[in-house]
Amino acid sequence: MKDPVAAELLRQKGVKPTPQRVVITEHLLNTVSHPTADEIMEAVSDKLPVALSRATVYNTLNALVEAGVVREVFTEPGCARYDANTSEHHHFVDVKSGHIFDIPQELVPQLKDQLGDRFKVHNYSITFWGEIADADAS
Amino acid sequence: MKDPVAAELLRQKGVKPTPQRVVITEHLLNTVSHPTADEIMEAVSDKLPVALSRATVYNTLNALVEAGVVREVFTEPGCARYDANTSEHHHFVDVKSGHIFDIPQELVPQLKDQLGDRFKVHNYSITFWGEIADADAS
DNA sequence: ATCTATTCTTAGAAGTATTCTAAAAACATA
DNA sequence: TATGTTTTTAGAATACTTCTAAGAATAGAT
Ligand SMILES: [Mn+2]
Ligand SMILES: [Mn+2]
Ligand SMILES: [Zn+2]
Ligand SMILES: [Zn+2]
Repeated sequence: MKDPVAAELLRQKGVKPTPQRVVITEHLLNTVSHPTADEIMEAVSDKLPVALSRATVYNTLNALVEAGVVREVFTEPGCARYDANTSEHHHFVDVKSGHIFDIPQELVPQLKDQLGDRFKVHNYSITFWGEIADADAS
Repeated sequence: MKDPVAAELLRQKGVKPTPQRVVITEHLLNTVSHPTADEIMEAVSDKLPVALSRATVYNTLNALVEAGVVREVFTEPGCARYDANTSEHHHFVDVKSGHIFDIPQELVPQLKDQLGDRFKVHNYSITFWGEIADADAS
């Protein structure tokens, strides 16, 4: 099934929907796994008739972040992960499996105004590490 | 002034206080700036009679983290920062200057039990980005 | 349909942070 | 002192990301 939603989303956000960008965006829209650039490259390259370059993957991801189509998530040093869930939310890392779960903003108290008037908070992110009770949630 | 406190701390934590380790620990105890490995190397290498190797800096920092002498802090992709403040606390990054401030645990609500019983939280970290009111706080 | 300017993609090189390797030095113990 | 263990060292290797320079695709103007 072809999926016009990715191309449409890109257009809305002012990003020209090239095949490479569409296919990467599609992949992120259809996963909850917070993949790295490498994982995205791996997953996506055979959906294009031409060779896909590392540079294009990184260029595209940077463009998507810039345009607000996806979020960059940092749960570990060394590499960024990407997330098509752009709502305000936080992350839980299962230390056993490495799986990353979304924690909606509503589950944690609003922290913007906790710090007093010395610190003007633009945004913040919370990363939780721990174990998840029933492990069958990928 | 020589400072026996670093060596003593290392001994307490079960790390043999070699000159390299002492000098790196001393530097971290005497700064609030959350330096990177590179910045530590730069700051410390002329306090030793011998050449200091990158590998030793990284080995030492890993050993110190392992032993609980310092904390690793991730506020940006690409490189780790180090912090001799091992109390539970969080971080505020001034987006103008890049300076990183400690936010004591008491300033934010306890989040360990917010997530329901599905997620067993071992620990968590909050990073705030924003601007600081009076900028003269280094 | 061509021409032209701009944007996008490509392969590979370069850059940056960190770890690995193998050998030398320092240290501890007998 | 002899011996084994730990630590440090310089440089190579690795991992992730960005840069470079050239070609391909695209869009607009003629
Ligand atoms: Mn997410
Ligand atoms: Mn700190
Ligand atoms: Zn997310
Ligand atoms: Zn800190």
